[in-house]
Amino acid sequence: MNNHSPLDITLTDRKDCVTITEWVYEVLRNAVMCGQILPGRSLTIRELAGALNVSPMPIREALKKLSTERALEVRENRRILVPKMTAMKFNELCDARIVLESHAAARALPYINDDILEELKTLDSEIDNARNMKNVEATIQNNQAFHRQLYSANPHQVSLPLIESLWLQLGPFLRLANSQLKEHYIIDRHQEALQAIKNKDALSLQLAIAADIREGVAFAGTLELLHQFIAEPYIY
Amino acid sequence: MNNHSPLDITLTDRKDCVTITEWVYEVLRNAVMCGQILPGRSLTIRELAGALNVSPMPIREALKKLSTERALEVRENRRILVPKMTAMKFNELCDARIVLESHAAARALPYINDDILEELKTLDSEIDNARNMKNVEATIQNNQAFHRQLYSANPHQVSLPLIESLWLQLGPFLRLANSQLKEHYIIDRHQEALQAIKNKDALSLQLAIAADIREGVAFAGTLELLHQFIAEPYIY
DNA sequence: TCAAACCTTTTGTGATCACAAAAGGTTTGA
DNA sequence: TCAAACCTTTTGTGATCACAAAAGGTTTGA
Repeated sequence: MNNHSPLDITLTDRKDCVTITEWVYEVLRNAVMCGQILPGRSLTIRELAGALNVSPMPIREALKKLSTERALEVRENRRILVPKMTAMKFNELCDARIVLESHAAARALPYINDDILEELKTLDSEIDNARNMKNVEATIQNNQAFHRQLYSANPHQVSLPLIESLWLQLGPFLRLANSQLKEHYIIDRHQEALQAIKNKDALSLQLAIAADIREGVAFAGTLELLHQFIAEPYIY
Repeated sequence: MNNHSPLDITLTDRKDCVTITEWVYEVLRNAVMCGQILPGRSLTIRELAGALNVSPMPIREALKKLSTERALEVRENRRILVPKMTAMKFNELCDARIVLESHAAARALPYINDDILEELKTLDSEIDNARNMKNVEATIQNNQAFHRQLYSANPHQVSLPLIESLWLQLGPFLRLANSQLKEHYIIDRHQEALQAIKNKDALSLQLAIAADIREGVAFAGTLELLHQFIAEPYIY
């Protein structure tokens, strides 16, 4: 049974400035995102408290937060688990990302100055480096940083938390699918996006971001991968 | 000082089937949405525990949930308060609503059968009734129910939680602004939306929903109201 | 008069415990 | 053999307490 497989969660070390709850949140969020907790695996407060060597209290708060952000699912009987993916839900999440993120990009455009543009270029070359080193995790992290940097140029940003929730829901599945790929052909549309920013061309920027997302998740949309990972086949 | 004004929160009675935390969440959510807690007012766990006559524990969990949903804001010093509105943020929230909700409507369209259409018509006439009775609260509630019913026709719905977060952020301000109006001229675009649904016309549906939202919040966008309620002037 | 120093009160965080309900075994009985 | 009845263990919820840090007064001293 799935639920008795041992938990293997990466523990980072906690800085004194963050509360235990915040540290637990980061650790669990990372574990979900990196597929360390398989969908369908149910999580209990006491088991996690033991695994992270903290009292049940911070675990409780972190689990509640992740549930509110839809990274975890709370069942009717109050069990908490990593939600399973379905092909239709995958589709909905990708389309919601495209709509929200291209909107957020267009809304950020008027606020992008030369400093921010430089930072975006730096992040883009770091993505290329990570990709050349075949470092999948760093590629994903830097790619998220690029998008986050772009949207948060807008000082009145309200969409980013919603976008992060979508990333959190797609994350585990994308990484599981990614880990099955022998080759990573993925190229991005960041050059087009940067050009559109230079030209202050909102429509081109939206199209570049939409294409970037669509092509970035397309690899996971192949029938074989969907069948391999979706719904039931997660059982150990 | 704002923070010493007495709390006046409507207490509903709690059904045995819901946990205390869930009840507290509903009560506080409603209080925020109805403007019973003014923006800038800071909330403490012990004060609310006293006011709702429960232990601090359920208050803590409910406050955390509302903060994660952006209904409340957590400051650097860990104080929790109802966030203040700014003209720019108001604008961003409305535009995010338009983008997300017209998308959600179009995505729900293929799943709307005759039963759901009938329910939408019923809700629309209930909105008209409430409006004729000059019952502002019932009008808002039924209007939200209409939108929620429409979007959740899609069984793979992922946008609704994001949309509800936006409602939660706009809610207090819209109601405060509404309470200042002598006359409510507001008409909605629900008839157009219903017609578009009958015709299975996704684009018309999107346009109707977009117009419905834009016109529904326009009353609050007048300069006088913005100046009256935005940023600082909430002090008692 | 007024800021610095000090002290008291209030605060959120985290630990611990009790308890009812759910989950999960085991025994029973035909 | 197998489902019903029973019992044990595990679970999330909610209450309570301790404590360090923050907030908010008050006193001091020039």
